[in-house]
Formats: sequence, C-alpha cells, structure tokens
Amino acid sequence: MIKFNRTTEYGLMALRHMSRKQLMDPSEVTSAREVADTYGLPFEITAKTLLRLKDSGLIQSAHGAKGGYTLQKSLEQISLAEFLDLMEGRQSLVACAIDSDESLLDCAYGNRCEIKHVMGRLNEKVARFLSGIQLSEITQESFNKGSSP
Amino acid sequence: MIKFNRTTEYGLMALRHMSRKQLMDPSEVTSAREVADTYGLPFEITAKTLLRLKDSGLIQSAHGAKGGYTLQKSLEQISLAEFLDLMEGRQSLVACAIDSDESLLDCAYGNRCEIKHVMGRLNEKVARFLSGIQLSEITQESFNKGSSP
DNA sequence: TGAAATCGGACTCTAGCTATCGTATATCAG
DNA sequence: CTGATATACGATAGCTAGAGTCCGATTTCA
Ligand code: FES
Ligand code: FES
Repeated sequence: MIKFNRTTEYGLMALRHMSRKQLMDPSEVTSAREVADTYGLPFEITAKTLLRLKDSGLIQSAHGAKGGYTLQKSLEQISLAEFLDLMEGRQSLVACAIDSDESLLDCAYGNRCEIKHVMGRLNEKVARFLSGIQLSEITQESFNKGSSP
Repeated sequence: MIKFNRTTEYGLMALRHMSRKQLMDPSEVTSAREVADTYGLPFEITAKTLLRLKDSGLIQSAHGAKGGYTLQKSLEQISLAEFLDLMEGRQSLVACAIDSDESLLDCAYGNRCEIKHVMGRLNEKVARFLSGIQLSEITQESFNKGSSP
C-alpha cells in the first residue's frame, strides 16, 4: 500500500544527521562516507542519495578533500509530499490517474474503468495528507504522537 | 510512495460493480467472467481476486452454473486500511516498523537507525488516515471532493 | 603528488507483481 | 446422464522496479 523505498529512508537519516550537526555549528559539512559509516549504510547508495538531494536543492555540495554537504533549505519548509516526489518521483494510487487530465496514458483500462475519477480524488486527498507533514517532524525527535485514536 | 497494485484495483472495480447491481435486486449474483468481460480485465486474475474477497469474508460464493458472488458485508463497514491489508498484506512505511514492537525483524539497520521510532508514529498516522476512508466512498460515485485545500 | 571528496554511468541480482495455463470440483438445464 | 458454466487451486513463466555493486572521472586540500 504505502511504503518508502530505501533511498528515501537513507535520505531522511542523512538529513536528520546533518540537521543535528549544524544545530551547533552551521558551517559543519557532512560527507557521504561519514553518513554511511555512522549508520552502516552502503556507501555508493548513500553518495547517490546525497547527490540527489543536492540536485533537488535541499543541500549544498563542496568538492574536494574537506568537502561535503551542508543543509540549504530549512526542513520546516519542505513537506513529506515534496520530498517523496523528489526521491521516488511523482506517484499515483493507480497507474492512470496521476493528474485528472493526463489520465489514459499508461492504463489499458482507462476507458472502461469506472473508478478512475474517484481514484483521482482519493489521490488528491492522499497528497493533501502528505503535504501536511513537515520534514522537520520526521528528522527531529518529538513527532506528534497523539491525535485522535 | 503509495500505490495500489492491480488486484486491489480489480477488487474495487468488482465491488463497485456488484454493489450497483445489487442495489436494485439484492439477490443478483456476479461471476468472475462477467466482471472480466465488462471491464476488459484478465479473467484468471479477476477470478483469483474474487476468490480472495470471498476468503476474506467480503463476498459470498455459489458454485456451479448460475453461481457466482454476492456482497456479504456492507461497504460502509470496511475501511480502506482493512481492504489494503486484505489485498496486499499489512505493509509499513519502512521495513522494520510494522508494529512498534516487532521492529528489528527484517531491517539490517534497526539498531543504528535513529528515525525508526518516528517512522513508527508516522506509520500509525497513515494507518489512521486510511482507516478514516470507507470503501463505499470509493465504490460509489460522489467521493468527498472538497475538504481543506 | 596523493588522499579524500563529489560526480556519473553501467551493470548484476533479486523479489514481487502480473499474467497464463492446466485441472479438479460443484451445480444447473436439457 | 451429459454438457455448459461456475468456483477453487496450484504451478509456472515474464517482467519490472528496487537495491546494491563496480569502475572511472573530476575537484580540492594538505
Ligand atoms: S484507474 Fe486505471 S484502470 Fe481504473
Ligand atoms: S526504520 Fe529501518 S533502518 Fe530506519
């Protein structure tokens, strides 16, 4: 149903790591090697993940020895929806209802399926839900525990 | 991020079909062949899907010619969370946080990962969100369009 | 000059989703 | 009784995306 892929989680772990480090000294840089070694992650994938975060504008990079990454955007300004878009690409509940318009693209049953429109609206509902979650809620401890159980 | 698999959508299409049919005459039965032919779905998978719905107690089966399936449970009593559990198995945002307890099972980074607890709470939040959606909202037209944008 | 870092591509391996085939069993109509 | 139409069930193949690995190029600091 709903599941993060590995790179998404690696990215969250890295962002949390950098966020905590830069709380004290904002000039501190973090290398992919450091993140991988700290948490036991595969180095190459960690490097690719950080590169992706950099290409997305979330972090900054510095080449060469003593180089590494630093946070560029405040994690309060990024929603989980945006982050998932960046890491895993825009997804949809069903293949043919990413947007209400470009629907029939890769769905063979688009013309006969009667639940497409409903799926589109449900999709928007999910997107709103994910947009309401700040990345800082995840990378910091103290994630809102009790709501209405 | 979040995506239904095919059998889940086939199941929803079938439930909607049966629901509409039985609105007028509750004694009407629906065969897998009928569903598959109506919507152009592969027959074998449709049959397997309906069988799964029957094993889950959502629908009833009648063997032999003139046999088929009939709705057993009211679709208002089933949440999207339950349905996804039935169709795709209990899933989690991350591999190691299905429940707050049995966490470290199949996650290699469980001991070092610092976002596991947060992921667990986020997972519960998603579950509450999906539990708040009735299956009838999907199988009927008129899915709640505007909430808080 | 070498070590450490970002950058980039190509490749394998695997698990899970999707689909198909074949077969057994049950029921109704004639 | 027989054939048509159902459900029920298992085995299997193809495919795709995810995850991980390997190799190389470039940049920068000491
Ligand atoms: S939304 Fe694609 S077949 Fe229904
Ligand atoms: S929750 Fe599994 S590694 Fe973080």
